[in-house]
Amino acid sequence: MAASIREVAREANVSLSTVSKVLNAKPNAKFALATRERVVAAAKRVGYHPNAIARGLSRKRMETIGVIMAYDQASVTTDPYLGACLDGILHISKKRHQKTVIFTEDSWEETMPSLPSYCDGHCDGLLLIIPRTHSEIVPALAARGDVPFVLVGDSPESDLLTAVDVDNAGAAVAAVAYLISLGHRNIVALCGNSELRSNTQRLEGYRRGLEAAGLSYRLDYVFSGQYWQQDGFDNTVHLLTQFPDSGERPTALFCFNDAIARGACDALAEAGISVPNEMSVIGFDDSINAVSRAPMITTMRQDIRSVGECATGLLLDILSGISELGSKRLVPADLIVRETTAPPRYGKDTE
Amino acid sequence: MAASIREVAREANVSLSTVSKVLNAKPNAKFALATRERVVAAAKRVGYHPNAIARGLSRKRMETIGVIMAYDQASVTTDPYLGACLDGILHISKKRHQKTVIFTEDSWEETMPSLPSYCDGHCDGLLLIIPRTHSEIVPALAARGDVPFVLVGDSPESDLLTAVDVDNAGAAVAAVAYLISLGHRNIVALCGNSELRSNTQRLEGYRRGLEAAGLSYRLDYVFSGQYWQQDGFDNTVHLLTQFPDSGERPTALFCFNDAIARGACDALAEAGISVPNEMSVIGFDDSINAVSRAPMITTMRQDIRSVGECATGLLLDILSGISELGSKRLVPADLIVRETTAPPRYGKDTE
DNA sequence: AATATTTATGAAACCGCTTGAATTGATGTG
DNA sequence: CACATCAATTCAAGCGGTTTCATAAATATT
Repeated sequence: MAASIREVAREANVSLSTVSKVLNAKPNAKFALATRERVVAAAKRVGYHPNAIARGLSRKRMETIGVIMAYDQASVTTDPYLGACLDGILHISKKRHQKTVIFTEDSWEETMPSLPSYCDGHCDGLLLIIPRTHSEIVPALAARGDVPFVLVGDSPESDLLTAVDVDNAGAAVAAVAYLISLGHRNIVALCGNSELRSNTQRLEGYRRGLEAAGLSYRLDYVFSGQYWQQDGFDNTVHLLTQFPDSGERPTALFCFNDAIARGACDALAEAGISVPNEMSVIGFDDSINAVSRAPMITTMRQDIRSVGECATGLLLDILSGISELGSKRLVPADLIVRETTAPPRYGKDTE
Repeated sequence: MAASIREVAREANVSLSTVSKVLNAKPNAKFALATRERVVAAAKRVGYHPNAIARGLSRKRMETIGVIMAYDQASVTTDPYLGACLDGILHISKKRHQKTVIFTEDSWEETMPSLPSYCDGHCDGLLLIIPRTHSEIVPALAARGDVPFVLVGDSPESDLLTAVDVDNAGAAVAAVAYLISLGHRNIVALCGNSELRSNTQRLEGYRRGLEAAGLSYRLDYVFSGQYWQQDGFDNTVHLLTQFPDSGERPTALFCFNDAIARGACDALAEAGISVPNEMSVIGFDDSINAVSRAPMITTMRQDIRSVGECATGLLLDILSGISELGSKRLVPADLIVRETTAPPRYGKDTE
C-alpha cells in the first residue's frame, strides 16, 4: 500500500541508493539537478514516505524517546506532577521531531521484568519519572548501557547519572533574597520533613541566601517539622512564645511549603499578628494551599512542565552529542507575589 | 552492545532460524528438547532480547499503537478529557503488551502535514482524539488506508468509521428511567445547544426513555437553550410561569448538563420550590457544577477513562482480527444519586 | 593524446529478525 | 534393500531502507 523506495527508483529510472541519497540530501553526495528533480517528482508522484522502521533499523536511530512512568497506578489525571511533566515532554519532543512512547507501570514490581523491552531498540533514549524507591531500575538500566537515560525530577548524587530537577536550593535563595530586598533581616525557616531531599535543598538555599546578604544563620531561627499545615501552625506558635516581644521578633517566615505557610498564617491570625504588616510569610510550591483562602500566600512556583521540557531537551542534546551523559540541569522557580509579604515595620508606627 | 540473535546461534551451535523459531515457539516447527534447551540457555547466557525494530520490519507488526491528540495546545493537564482518555488508553495498551506512542499537535494546522509520519510503519493502528472541526484528518487517513484507526469520543454517521463514544442516548434513557422508577410521570427536558450532537443524542434518549415507559413525548415539556447555567435558570423560570399551579406542574427536570441543572436549582430555590421534595432535578456529566455547592446534584457520570480503555480495546481487537473496522462501541454512563432527586409528592400532604 | 581528477551513479552488503522452502538423516514399509 | 515418510534443522530470500566502495563518464592537466 505504502509506496516503497523501489517504486520511486523505478519511476525515476535511477537506483535505490540514488533515491535514498537524494531524498536524504546527503551533503557529500552531489547529484545532477536533473536527477534530483526527477527523483523528487517521482517520490511525490507515488506518494512516497520513508518507512520509519526500516530506516530505524539501518540507521540505528529511531528518532523516538521513551518515557517511563513507574508510579503505582501511574495516572496522568490523578497525579498532576506526571501530567505536567508529560505535557512538557510531549511539547519538546514534538518540537524536535521526535516520537514519544510512553511506558506506564501499574505496579512498580512489574517494572524490572519489562525493562528489557524499553531497551529493545525502539527508543533512542529514555526519560525516567520514577519515585526514589524504584531506584533499582536505575542501576539496572545503567548496567545495560544500551540506552542513554535522564532522571526527571530527581537529583542523584552520582556524577554518572543525568538528571533534571526543580531548583529547590536556588528557589530558596531567591525567596530569601526577595524577603531581604523587602528589608527583612530576621528570617525564620519553617522546614519540612528532614529526610526528604527537597527539604535539605531548601534549607541549604535558605542558608546560602542569608550568607549572600551577610546575614548569619541562626539555629534558633530554624524550626524543623513536617510538610504539613499543622506543623506550620505549631511551629509558629512555638516561635511566638519564644519571641514574645514584637520588637525582637523575626519579621518574616520562610515556609518550606504552602501547607506550612497556611498553618503559619492561621497561627499568626489567632495570635492577632497581622500578615503582612507585622509578619511576612512566604510559601513554596504554589500549590492549592497557597490560594485556597485568604490571605493568598506569596510563594515560589515550581514549574513542573518546564522540568519535563528541560529533561527532554537534555536527552535530545545528549543523543545528538551536544550535551554529555552525567549532566544535570535545574529549572528555576518563579516568585509569585501575593498578599502575605511586605516590607517589615520597624517602629510600631501605625496601628 | 545488545546481544543479537547471531550470538545466540553461535553460542548454541545452531542456525539463526533455529534460534528464532525456538524462541518464538513456532507451533508447527518441532525441535528436539535438547536443542530447545540449548538455545534457551544460550539466549539467557548472552542476555538476548529481540530487537523490536528488526522484528517489526520483518513481521510488519510493531505491537505499537499511536494516539493522535490534535487539539490546539493539547495538554494532558489543561484538558481533563485528554488526560482521562490517555489514562484509559495507556492502561489497556500496557495490559495488552503494546507500546503507545503519542502524537500531540500544538496547533491543528500542523496535523495534516505530519500525517504521513503517523503512517510510517511505526504504529499498527491509531487512536484519534480530535475535535470535530479537524475532521479532514479522518478522510485523509481513510484514503491512505495504511493504518486502521478508531475515533475516540466521537460517533460519526459513516458506517465505515470505527468509533467509541460515551453513550449519551443510553445515559439519557437511564436518567429518565430512574426518574420514572421514583414515580415521576411528568418529566421536563432542559436541553443544551441544539447544534451539538451530544444534545441531539440526549434528547433522543429522553424520548426513548419516555416511550419505554409508555409516557408521551410532550413538546411543551422540552425547553431548548444552551449548555449554560443561565439557560437552566431562565428555562426553569419560564416553566414555572407556564405551569403556575403546582398540581399540574411536572415533578422532575432532566437537565442536559450540570450547569443547566445548577441554574434550575437556583431558579427553583428563588421560587421557593423545594428540591427534591417538590421537584426532582437530574443533571448530566458529573462535572464540577454538580458538587460545587448545595444541593449536590444527582447526575449521569460519563466515564471518560473508560472511553479510552474501550477504544484501545477495540483497536487492538481490530488489529488481531477479532473485531471489524467500522464497529462502534458506546460506554455506558453511571447514575450518581445525590440530593436533588426523590419520589414526587402527589398530594401536598406534608409541609 | 594519455593520464589524473572530479562528478554522478550504481552494486551490493548490511541492519537484526522472520519464514517458507529445501535439506539431511533417521525410521518405517513392501 | 531400495524407497517413501517424517522429524529436525538449515538455507536463503526477504522486510525497506542506508551506506561504503567501486565504476563510469566527464572534465581537467600536462
